[in-house]
Amino acid sequence: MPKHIEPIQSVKGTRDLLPPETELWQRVEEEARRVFQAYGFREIRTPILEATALFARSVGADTDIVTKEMYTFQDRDEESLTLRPEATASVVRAYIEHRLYHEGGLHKLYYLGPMFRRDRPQKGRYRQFYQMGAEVLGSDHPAIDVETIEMLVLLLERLALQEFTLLLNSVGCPRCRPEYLKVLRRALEEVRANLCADCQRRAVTNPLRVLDCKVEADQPIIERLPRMVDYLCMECRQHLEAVKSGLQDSGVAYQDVPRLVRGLDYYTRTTFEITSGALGAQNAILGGGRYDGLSEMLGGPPAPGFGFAIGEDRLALAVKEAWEKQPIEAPRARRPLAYIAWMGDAALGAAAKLARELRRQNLSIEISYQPNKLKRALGTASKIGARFTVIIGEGELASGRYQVKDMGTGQQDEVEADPGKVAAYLHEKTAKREGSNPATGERT
RNA sequence: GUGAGCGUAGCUCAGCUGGUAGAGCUCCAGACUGUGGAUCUGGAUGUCGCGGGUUCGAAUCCCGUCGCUCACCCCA
Repeated sequence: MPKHIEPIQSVKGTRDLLPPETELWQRVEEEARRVFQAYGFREIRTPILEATALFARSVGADTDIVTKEMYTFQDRDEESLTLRPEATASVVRAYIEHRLYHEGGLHKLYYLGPMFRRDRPQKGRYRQFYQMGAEVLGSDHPAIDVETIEMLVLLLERLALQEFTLLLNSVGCPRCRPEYLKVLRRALEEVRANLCADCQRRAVTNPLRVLDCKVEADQPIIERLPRMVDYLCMECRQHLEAVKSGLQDSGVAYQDVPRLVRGLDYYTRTTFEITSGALGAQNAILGGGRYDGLSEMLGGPPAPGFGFAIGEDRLALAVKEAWEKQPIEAPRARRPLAYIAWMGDAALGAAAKLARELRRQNLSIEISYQPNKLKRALGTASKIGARFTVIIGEGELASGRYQVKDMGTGQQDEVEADPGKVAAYLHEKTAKREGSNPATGERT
């Protein structure tokens, strides 16, 4: 016997998604793709590995993400590479690299995949986490902002998510923001002593963050601080108004949150976030905004953009909770349509053939791998959730008719021992039990 | 990076002030020789996270360490 061998675990902040969970994720992704496509987005796949400089230049050299959260390493040839902490930079990089702007018009791209940030893990936050996001490149029209947000609300509704809130703000542009920051710093100077310890620090390092503070005692002070909206330039103000009235027209409820701040430097004008009550401290399910200068920052032509990223881990968490509270069936483990039970070696050939033919019709079939007793086979069939059990034993081989048992009702019929006939029988029986569940797509 | 809580069977956990490890669920077998989910009966499984210390004796107390979780920070 070998000595005790220490098993290797998944690395901190990463995790395995196992079957019932992966089925939920598939449902979420399918719905997202459907909605994105309905709004004219097409998929882009960019590398997970990028040059480190890409993120330093886009996300911002002294943001938390870049200064302490990136997985960065030297490649063998000394080049510094980074596991992407977000994907907007990559999409814009690809947009520039492939000169997509030459095609003119709008580019609407969506993506989905893992991102990496070396944070301390907690509920809804992982070092490898997943985002589904989309970008609209090539227009600064407020209708883009409206339409994209509207799409997100539709997606959340499709997923039967309840209790989410859209938070909206404008962070201005390079023309008006510096002025506001000056005013904010000045105002903070005066009240700084009364703020919580964290905010006293933020007042210096990152004044916008003070606005986002959640400490109860600070709220009255924060309320009275100058607000970005009051310092927007004419263009930014008009843009914000247009977005708001557009949202109203499309029936999307939002909350003005003058203090909504986002952590990436490239945002301009519209910023938004959707939060869910179901999540704990990390309550932002998705966030995004406009980034009109990003293309230029990355060496491309002027190309205004708008985009968002959904935290898939968090969305899945919220969706799961929401479904538990509603009369919606969570997607079950995929259930086989039929279990084929055979008794006696002579029946194996017929059973294997039946399984093969049914599977060729994309029916989900399980078959026993040893000649069990019937009792045991039925036990297995009900355990794995098979809807039917096909019984093939000596009697069935002799008569040329299989027994097919409906595991729900217990009803049992004889069906001619021909794969086509069995398939037809199964189709007919399942067709009768219609009723499709909108949230799970599963027949009930 | 900081703080707190928690690591006991495959899962959920009990085991109080130290006396040599238990329940429920699951799993397996039988009652019931070709008809499942119920019930009953029986059975299996543990480096008590790891290392050290105190003690006649440690799952229990102390120290260290690793891991997980939640929160801060920040964000999805």
